[in-house]
Parts: sequence; structure tokens; C-alpha cells
Amino acid sequence: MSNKVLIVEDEASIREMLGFVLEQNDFEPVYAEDYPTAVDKLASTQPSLILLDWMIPGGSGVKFAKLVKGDENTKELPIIMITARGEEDDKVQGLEAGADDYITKPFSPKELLARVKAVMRRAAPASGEDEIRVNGLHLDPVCHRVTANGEHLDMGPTEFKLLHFFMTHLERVYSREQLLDYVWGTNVYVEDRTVDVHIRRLRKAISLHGHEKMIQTVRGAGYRFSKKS
Amino acid sequence: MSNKVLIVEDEASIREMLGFVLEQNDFEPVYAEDYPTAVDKLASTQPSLILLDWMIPGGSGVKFAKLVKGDENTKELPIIMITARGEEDDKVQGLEAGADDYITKPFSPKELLARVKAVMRRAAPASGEDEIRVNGLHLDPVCHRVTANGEHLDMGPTEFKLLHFFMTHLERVYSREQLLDYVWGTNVYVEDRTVDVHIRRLRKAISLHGHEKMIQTVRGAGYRFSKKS
DNA sequence: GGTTGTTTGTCATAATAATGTCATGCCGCA
DNA sequence: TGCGGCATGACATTATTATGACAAACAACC
Repeated sequence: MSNKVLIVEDEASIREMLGFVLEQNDFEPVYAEDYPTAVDKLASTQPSLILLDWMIPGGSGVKFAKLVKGDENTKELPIIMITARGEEDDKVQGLEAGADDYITKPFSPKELLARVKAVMRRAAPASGEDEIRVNGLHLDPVCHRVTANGEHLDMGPTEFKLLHFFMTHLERVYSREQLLDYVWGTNVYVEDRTVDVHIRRLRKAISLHGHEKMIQTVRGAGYRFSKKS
Repeated sequence: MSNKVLIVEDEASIREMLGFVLEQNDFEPVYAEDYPTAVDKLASTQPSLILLDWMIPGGSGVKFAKLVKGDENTKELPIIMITARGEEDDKVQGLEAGADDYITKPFSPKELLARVKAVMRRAAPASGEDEIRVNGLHLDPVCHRVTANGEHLDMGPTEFKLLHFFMTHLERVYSREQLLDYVWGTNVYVEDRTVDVHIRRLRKAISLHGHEKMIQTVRGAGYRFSKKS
């Protein structure tokens, strides 16, 4: 998923402020100061969210919103409308025109981010939400629970993520570095050896019914999660 | 409860307009342009509301309404008839045929939504109004009361909503952001951490008989309301 | 309109859990 | 036996959550 956010706003200062805040939080702002540019940028950059000022020259915000929501290709794109305080009518119109949320000027960066994230969360299709069962081990991402033969297992967040990764990537060996990438995420630096410690913690956590044997050490290579012994 | 709305309307433009408005408000439109299609879609999609144009080719609206209201399986399905202005006779006939409400062309999206929601509310008295019991906790949405093993519990409105949400969404983990979305509602902005405070208040409120243990903290993920320990 | 009592959101601080690192001991393999 | 790689327990540091206090917003009531 791209992190592009199309900002449709005629006032440069506000545009830059929005862009700055978004940029600071790993979003990629794309700017449009009027209706034609907005249409153009929409097609060329394929953003995953639109921040739309209600009053833009060359065609009102509603017009643009309707265009977006009327096109099969873009109708799923979430739109957050920016309105001035007290324009209740605008809000209603905006929401009817297809905006997913609105934000009232003036607003804090925090609020902006909260709304952007909330709207994107709602728009994002649920994935990786399936329950997984392997050899009596049962991991439920939705409930955030792990059970072994029905008995509840307790573990820390990192161990949970690690187990989740393993259970969705059976039989294959992963080096410590790979595990750090996939489970911890890129651009976090921790020692390779730290993986060992978490492997141990995970083993301990799932050892109630002997499932720790599924986590296999491959000397010189890394670790493997396997159904076979 | 599904949010499917069967739109029986021969004119494509009106059909699309209706669908568009409904879609923007979390309904799921299903379309039928004539009598046979309507019968077909009714069976295959099981909508929870029917928007029915009076004049559809291949059998009048009344015929379809009578069919719906005559079948034991569908007689509870609410029907809103769409009529042209001034066709008073039609309205009478429509209501006699079993329509629950009617709306006169032209109408605003607002009016449409108001009627749709009103009818659905009437048709689904049980929706969100059912008493809920979990492990001796008893929440009555109608009386706005909560009791634990018969004893009345006191809490603020927000805690009540929060508990209601939890009791209708057992076992699953919700992040603070999600809880804000679902319980506080969209377009209100409050800090994530505020959820913590309300969780604590709710815990305190239901702690009389130890029910606070049902609200479980899932570190790094959010909170969960669970029957299990 | 003023008063009283609730409710609410936020903050500062305390409490707690998780994390990463290290030192040490173990094991397999040449 | 010696070596490199791995396992394990302990521990300081960091993150995350719980809690109490407070002021603003709100409602109900004279």
C-alpha cells in the first residue's frame, strides 16, 4: 500500500503545513492547488487518501468528491474534507457527497494524523486475520491469543509476532537477520543474538505441550518452524 | 444484521443515485430493474429493506409488494415505495399492499436516508436493543442498566457504551484507536490514552463481583473483553 | 441566571511488563 | 580436545499501562 496523500488545498501555507505534518509521519504528500490539478494528480499519482479543502477555486470540493466517488476506479479512495468551523451545512453536504470524514479548521497535527490513520484503517481490507492451526497449536490474530490443545499460552508481543511469522512460514529456515527484518521490521537495529533470546522465550512459552520442538535450530543458518520432527 | 437494500427501479439513473447515496452511508445496494429480477434478487441476496418504485415494467410494484408481504419468509421485510408527486391514489394502494412507508420524487438524499433509517429502526427493534448477559453481567440497553448477579452497577454514559460494545464484541482485541472509532464515534478527536482512563473507570464500575477481570489488557495491542481468563 | 453535581478528557506520576544485552555454560562437530 | 555457535539466566533499560488528581464542559435544578 502506498502512503501517498493527495492534498487539495488552494492556500499554500495550509498546504505546506499539512504536507509537513504528513511527511513527518511517513506519509508522502502530493499537492494540488485547484480542481484541474487535483484531477490530474489523482490519475498520475494514485494516492491512497485525499485531503480535500471544501473551498477550492475552479470547482468546489463537492464536485471533486463526486468525481472521485463516482468513478469505479477511485470510489474506494477515502476522502477527508477540510472545513472551516461552523459550516455545518458544508459538512452535511460533504458527507453526502461521499467524504469519509471531515476535519474542522483549525486543527492540531495530532488530530489530523489521528483522522488520517483512522480513515485509512477503515479503508484497509483486513488481511492476515486468519486463524492458524499447526499440530495442536492455535494462533488467533484477531483475539490475539495462542492456545496449545485448548490451553491458553502466555507470551510477550514480540514472541507473538515471531510465532505468527513462523506459523505462516512453515518448514523454511530463516537467518537471524531475516527474522529481524520480518518480525522486528526494517530499520531497527538490534543485535543478531537478541533473536536467540526471543527464540528461547518463545520456546518456553509454547513448551506446555511440547510444541517447543517445532522451533528447530539450524546450526550456522538460523531457525526453522516445522511440523515434522 | 445485513445492510443490504434491494432497489427495484427501472430507470437506471435513479437506481444509481439511490445506490450511491445508500452506499455512502454504509448500506449495501442490490439492484433489480424489473419484476423477475426483483424476485430473483430477493431470494438470492436476502436484503433487509426494499426500495420499490411503483411503476416497474413486467408487473407493477403492488404485485411485488404483495408477493413479499404474502410470503411467510419475507413478510417482515420493510418496503419503502417510491412514487411520483401527486399520485395520491398510488400511495394508498401501495400502503394497502403492504408498504411500510413511501417517499415522493423528487427527494433529497437526506430525506431518503431518514426514511430508510426510520423504517429499519422500526423493523429491527431487536437490533442493538437486546439484553445481553455474560458471566453474570447483565446489560439492558433499553433500561440503560447494568447489573452484576442482580446488583445494580453505576457508571457514566461512556463507560456504558464501552461495556455495551465489549459485550457485543467478545474475545476480540481492539486497539485504542478502534475503540475510539467504535465507541466514541468518528469525527470526535480524543487522545488514545483517554481510553485507558475509561477502561479503568469501567473496571472499577464492574469490579463489585470481580467482573473487571473480563476486561483484559493486551500489551502492545489494546483491550479485550473475554469470558475466558 | 446561578448553583450544584456529573461526566469527561488530559496530564503527571507510579507501577508493571517487555526488551535488548551480556556473561556464562553447553553442545556439536572437526 | 578445542573451537565456534547456541542456550540460558540475570539485569538494566525502555515501553507500555494503571492510577489519581484536576479543570473544563455539561446537565439538572432551583
